[in-house]
Amino acid sequence: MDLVGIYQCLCDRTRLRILHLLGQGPLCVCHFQKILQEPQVKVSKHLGYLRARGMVRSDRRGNWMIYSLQAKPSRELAANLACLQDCAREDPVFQRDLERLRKLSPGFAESSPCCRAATVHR
Amino acid sequence: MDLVGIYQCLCDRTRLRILHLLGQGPLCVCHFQKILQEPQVKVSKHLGYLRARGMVRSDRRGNWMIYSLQAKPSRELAANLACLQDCAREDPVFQRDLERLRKLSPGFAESSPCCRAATVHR
DNA sequence: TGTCAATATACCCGTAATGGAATATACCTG
DNA sequence: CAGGTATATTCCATTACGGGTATATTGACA
Repeated sequence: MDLVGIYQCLCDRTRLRILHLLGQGPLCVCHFQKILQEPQVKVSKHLGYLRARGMVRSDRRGNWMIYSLQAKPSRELAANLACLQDCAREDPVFQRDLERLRKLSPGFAESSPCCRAATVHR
Repeated sequence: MDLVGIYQCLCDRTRLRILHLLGQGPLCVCHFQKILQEPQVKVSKHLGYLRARGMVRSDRRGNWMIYSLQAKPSRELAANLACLQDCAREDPVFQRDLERLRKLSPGFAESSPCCRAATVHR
């Protein structure tokens, strides 16, 4: 993906919030729904947009799809994602998202059972 | 302008090239036309887009409009413009633009008579 | 196999963006 | 004022985007 493509991914608020959150580690769709408080179809479509452009990858884990940032980002992509994280540090919306993320699944970052903590898993 | 607005400005190839060039200093529309090799209306409209969003400013100098980057960019804007300059260092299109810029008006960076060197100023 | 939960896709609509052709505006100069 | 140059704007067609509703797909599990 070239530089323009990167910026096209970044130029929507929902996608920005998604990418910012993914900076913390992999997340599944239900997490995004809860943190962003946006309808499922909206979250799913933006994730699809990012995946179609190679910005994120998705892995199925049972019923859930786990999204994560591209493993080997280009120099350009890495630089811009770092810039995003930096800019987000002062933005209340991004910070609130981080708060919600921490409340949802403490210590999710490495541990895999993504949706265990967030959903009623009968 | 918020972060999304910044990325919206950056998500078009022509605007990216314009902003990259403006990193070298103020330029007038005719310079952009010659360097980008794009029609006048296209250049002018993208410049208008950037100006409407406060990304660049314009100053009239006789017949010519001199465009320059915003004097006091926000932290976010400054960070992203720096990131752009960094990414452009490896991109042949951006580098070719710089080449053309240098050929057009050597030593323009500080000196003001923007279009003196580039146009036949009878 | 049937049902349920999680996610994705199809379809539709309103809006914005892009680009070109033609025209308008602003300024300079004689 | 007239004519020319530089730039902006208007109009138009095309396309992309964002969001919503409804529906389809996928996998788990009884």
